[in-house]
Amino acid sequence: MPEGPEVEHTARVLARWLRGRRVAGVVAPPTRVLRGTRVAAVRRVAGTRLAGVARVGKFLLLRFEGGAGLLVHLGMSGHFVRRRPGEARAKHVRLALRLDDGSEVCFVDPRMFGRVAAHPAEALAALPEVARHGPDALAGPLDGRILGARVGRTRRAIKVALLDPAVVAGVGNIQATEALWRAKIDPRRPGHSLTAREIGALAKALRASLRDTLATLNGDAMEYVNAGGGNPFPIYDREGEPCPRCRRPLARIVQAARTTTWCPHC
DNA sequence: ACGGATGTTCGCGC
DNA sequence: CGCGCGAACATCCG
Repeated sequence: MPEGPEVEHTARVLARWLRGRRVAGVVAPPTRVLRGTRVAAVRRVAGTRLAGVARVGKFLLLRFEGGAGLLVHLGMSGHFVRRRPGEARAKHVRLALRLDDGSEVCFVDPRMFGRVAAHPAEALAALPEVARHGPDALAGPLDGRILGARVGRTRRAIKVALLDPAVVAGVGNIQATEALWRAKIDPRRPGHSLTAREIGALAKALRASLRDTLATLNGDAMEYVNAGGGNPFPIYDREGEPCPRCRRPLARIVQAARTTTWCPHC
């Protein structure tokens, strides 16, 4: 589910849920989501309050007063839900933070591609998988110059390069697909073949697409609140439908084992 | 029943 | 070294 906008939304929701509350207890069943992290290390946030939530790319950095910290990645199917007293617990809960008001903040992840790791709060940002990230397309001032330095010399297809978190952070398959369409760039073109003008347009399109998606996320659930419901994206997963710009049918190709929807005409 | 799915990392081979 | 590719992870959904 989640790319940069969804993770950003999750960070804001978590901050709201946890603000002013103390973590009374922690339940962390030993699952693959914990990978090398020991349950005892995760439990160190018990008894403390949230000091802050940050996002780097698709990672969430949770810092707690007292110096404990959690690194969370939502993977493909991870999301947070809140359980109030008396409500049934969701399925596939991989981490539950019981708060001092009796509610529970649960990390649910059926597929377990997600991750929860415990590290000292001040060490989170320096973890290799976090520090490795390129400029954040949602938070940072991404422009053509910055993006060009990242993709201007690669021989990889521009679509594939955009999916690399070390190139730009927070961009996944949907956002890369949408941004390339907005910028009218053929997703198969090698990065080095793009002109400065095109890279500038692509940077702008990335920011606009991420921002638009974030704007459709409202409330506690990670659901898109868009007119008409359904697929909120202009291009993604719309093979065969008319291009919103030129009305010719959208096509679908596979690059690096990921689906790209695009408009061959535009 | 089958195929595909919004993420990341790793190993292999060229 | 760069890069494309497939696998791995485990489950749900149409």
